[in-house]
Amino acid sequence: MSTDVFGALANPVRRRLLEGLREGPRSTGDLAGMFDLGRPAVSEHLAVLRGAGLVREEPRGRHRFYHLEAAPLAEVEDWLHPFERYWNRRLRALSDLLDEEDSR
Amino acid sequence: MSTDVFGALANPVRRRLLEGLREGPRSTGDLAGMFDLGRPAVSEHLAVLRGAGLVREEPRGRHRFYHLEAAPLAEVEDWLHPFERYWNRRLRALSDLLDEEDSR
DNA sequence: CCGACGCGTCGGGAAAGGTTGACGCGTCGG
DNA sequence: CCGACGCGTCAACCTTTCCCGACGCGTCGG
Repeated sequence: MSTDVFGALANPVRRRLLEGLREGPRSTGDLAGMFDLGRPAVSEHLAVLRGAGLVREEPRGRHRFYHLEAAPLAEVEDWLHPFERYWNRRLRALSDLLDEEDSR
Repeated sequence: MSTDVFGALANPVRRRLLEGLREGPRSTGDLAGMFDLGRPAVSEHLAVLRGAGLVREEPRGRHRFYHLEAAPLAEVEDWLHPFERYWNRRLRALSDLLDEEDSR
């Protein structure tokens, strides 16, 4: 298991897979229909997402449904947060406020 | 220019480089001192960051200073935002903070 | 019970990424 | 003017990633 969330998000196919799963659970073949990709390729991308904890699988009959598991994305959010003040004036005020809160 | 921000962030060395640049501009050799890496490796990581627009270079004498350019990180933030409602943690913290502010 | 279906996984080949040593270029100090 | 310094870049190598065809396994329908 790699648990490398940033690495999992580096691939555009995997990002689109997560976007598709936002609307609800889907089967592998259903997801594969979204791309010009073979089913094995999609299956392996899903394995990477599973390794990063971004997806949970639910076998049902001969299908296998994948569910979005967004919690690990918090790691990305946490990493991103200290940078927010450098590109968004509006968020900068909030960022400063949070700093003020933390140091109280 | 690759402009692939997600790909640029996939490497832990590049993430640490950005973290280091948050504190101010630094020279290549200075940044290389932060890692067990040769200077060429760091130089090429910086080239990737430059390709993604995450870094701006300022030649000064025989040094070359790199500045953080956080604007492209907004793309990551924008992609991440629709997922926030699925893990809620930070959203809840912000909500709590706003409530506290209102009642002051 | 048997063939079709939906899967994951494995082996291999192509492509991309990471690191290194060697080189060349501009810059500074003596 | 010359040697040392700080850089970027290149060729080469190794590793990783990405994709496919082929296979095997469990499941469903007739």
